[in-house]
Amino acid sequence: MRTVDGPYLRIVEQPKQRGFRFRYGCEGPSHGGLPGASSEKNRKSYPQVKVCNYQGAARVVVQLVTNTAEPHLHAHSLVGKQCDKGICIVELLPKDSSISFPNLGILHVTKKNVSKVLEERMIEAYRMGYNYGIFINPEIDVLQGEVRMPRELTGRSVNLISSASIHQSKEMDLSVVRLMFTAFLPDSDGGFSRRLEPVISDPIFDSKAPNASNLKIVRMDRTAGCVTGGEEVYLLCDKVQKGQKFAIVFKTPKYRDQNLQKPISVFVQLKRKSDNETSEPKPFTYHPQIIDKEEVQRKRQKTLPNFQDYSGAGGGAGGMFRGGGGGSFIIRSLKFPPCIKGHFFQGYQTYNNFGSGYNFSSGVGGGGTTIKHGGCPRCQSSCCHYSSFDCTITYTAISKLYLLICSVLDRTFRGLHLGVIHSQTDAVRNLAQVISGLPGEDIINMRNDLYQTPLHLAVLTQQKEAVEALLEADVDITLTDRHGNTALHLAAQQKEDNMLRLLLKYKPVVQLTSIPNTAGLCPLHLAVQANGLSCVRALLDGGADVDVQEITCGHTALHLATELGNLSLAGCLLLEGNAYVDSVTYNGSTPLHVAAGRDSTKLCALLMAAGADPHKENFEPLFFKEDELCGTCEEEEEEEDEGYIPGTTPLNMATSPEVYDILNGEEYQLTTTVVPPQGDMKSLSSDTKQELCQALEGQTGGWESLAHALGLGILTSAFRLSTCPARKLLDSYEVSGGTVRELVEGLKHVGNSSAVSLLQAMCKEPEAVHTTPQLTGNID
DNA sequence: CGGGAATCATT
DNA sequence: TAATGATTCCC
Repeated sequence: MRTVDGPYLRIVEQPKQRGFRFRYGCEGPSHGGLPGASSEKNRKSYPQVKVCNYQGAARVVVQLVTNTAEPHLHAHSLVGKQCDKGICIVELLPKDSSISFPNLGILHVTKKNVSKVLEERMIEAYRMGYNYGIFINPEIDVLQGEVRMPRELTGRSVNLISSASIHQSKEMDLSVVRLMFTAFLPDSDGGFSRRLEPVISDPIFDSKAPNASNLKIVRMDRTAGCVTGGEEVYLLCDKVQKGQKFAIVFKTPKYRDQNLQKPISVFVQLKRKSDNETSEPKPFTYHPQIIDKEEVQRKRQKTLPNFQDYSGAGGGAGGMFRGGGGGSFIIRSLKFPPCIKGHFFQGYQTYNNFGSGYNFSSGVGGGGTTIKHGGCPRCQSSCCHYSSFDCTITYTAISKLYLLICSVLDRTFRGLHLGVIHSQTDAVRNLAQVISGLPGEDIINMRNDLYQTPLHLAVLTQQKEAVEALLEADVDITLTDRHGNTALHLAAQQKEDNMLRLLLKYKPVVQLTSIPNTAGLCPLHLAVQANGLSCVRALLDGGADVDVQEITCGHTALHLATELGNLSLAGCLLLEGNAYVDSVTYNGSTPLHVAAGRDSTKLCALLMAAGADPHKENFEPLFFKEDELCGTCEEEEEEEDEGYIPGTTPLNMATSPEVYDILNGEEYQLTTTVVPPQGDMKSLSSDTKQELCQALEGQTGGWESLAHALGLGILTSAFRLSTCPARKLLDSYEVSGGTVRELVEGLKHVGNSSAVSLLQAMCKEPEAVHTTPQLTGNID
């Protein structure tokens, strides 16, 4: 097409396609220029074109054209600095090869003026020779020789153009335009008459147009439900343009197969009736109906013919759902109150807040919600794989076994005595294996009304054998309860790490460590939130990704630990888990931002020691564009470039001088040692300390426990590297201002009686010595 | 800039 | 006519 060596025009930066509002004339000028596609809050950019294979002056004309296969002139106007008569003309300086357009506004023509304005636009384009490449009228279109002087219009041309404008205005979509750039190079006379091939940008959609919004489901309060339907789901929806969010509440429809045996994945998506625009689908899981005890009991009595009822082949109760996501549901929606606009909602609390604070009565919803059946639904013939003879036998067997397992686990969960259970765990193991070998049914994965599987219950009730039995029986470890928790999530929240380690021994479980529950939290996050150091360790040992982000804000475990002010967890994540110290959340914040923000000297020191960057900018602008703040600032046409607005660094966030100093690289140790330690550890002789060390080394796990008891747990890993960890511990404790009295308490706590008596014996003496005050009176 | 009231148009 | 949606204008 284009010769390689000739000059040509190329779009270097496209305009941003969405989020920009076309303005009416009555709204006045100065509403900000059309941004470039890669423009961001802190770093603005604008549409830009480049004249390639050319150096020298040029003139670039920008016009608005329609978003149709054959471009027409658009009736909207380009307005702004170098704009006139609806088009923009700029001169490219010889020193530049590209040119950007920082100040393009799009003026929305009113409906009744469309044809009038369009006609003016066409006439002007024709006069100036700017009608190349756009379709007006065949007879007009052929006349597009290079123009040195404005063309005169014949009466006939005027008529043709007039009728073309009337015709075209009828079809014109006023909610979308494209930019057409045409470059003109100077001819020998210096006139810009050498026209290059025009280029047309991507379409730009008016953000104010009713259907401009991208439909998007930002979050749903639940991602699973029962096949029977009728459960409320709250959707948080985004209208892609900044911040505006809607909540939609709907009830799940019945799944078409009420006899579903295994959970099935479907999709939820928003669908706008007017233009069939749809959002990205979000997964949703339908769980089988939970058959309650009486039901099971009743069915157990029945014989063969009813088995089909149970397994899904027969036309039992429920009746088939029409399928295809039929119904239009009742959609109630509301706009969020302005006070919370622009923020992400964290956790359920907020949901509850607005849920109870506002009533969802306004029937605003212009959209509909569709449940799309995704994936391959299980065929209805799940029981035709084995003969009816087998059915008779297995059915009874299954029922019995299932009841037993359920009752064992269920009763346990309701607080029945563990002793009773333990005697049955072998039975459970056997049963689990037997059952898993049975064809057709999936009983060991069956859920109760909280969507808990036997595995969930076994973990919750901390039954080691039951967990092992279930794992050996190859249960589905991926199944989630109604909060999206797998058994691993539940284990991660426990005080002890034994369930967790048990689960993690099974390789396939490890991949669950990166799965978020419905609150967006992975097991590691849950462990941190539960202040479960041992669980954190277990997860790290088990191969969990230490830097995994939670879904809502992109926090890592280190962010969360910092946010909670939990020094030992943060230390563990850094030292043992080798966590990336400068991981960033969705808004670009590092753990050090968090620590500085909460004014925590210790955490700042820890993070700095781990190499955190105190100058890292997040995406929160450090300041906003100066309004009337500084009268001294001369406003010399700084429209040209909005300038770079920096993000906020941890240093910016420091409020106390201590934190500020630490972030500036001052040794934390220094500041603490400059202040003389309050403690009296110095009063202990080196011999005493030596004996103390021995007493500690003698006790297995002694110094580690003591370290935790003294609040120095965070340093255990560091101590461990030393040849004499106990000694290191005591030194650190002394430096940090520890007292003998608290040391004794700590030793008592860890049950090291020999060390305790050792110290209590020594403590007497120094006190006696100190009772004689020295008077060096030198009073004048 | 973005929210929203007012007004116009359509069903 | 009332209800709903689109357009325009205002702050």
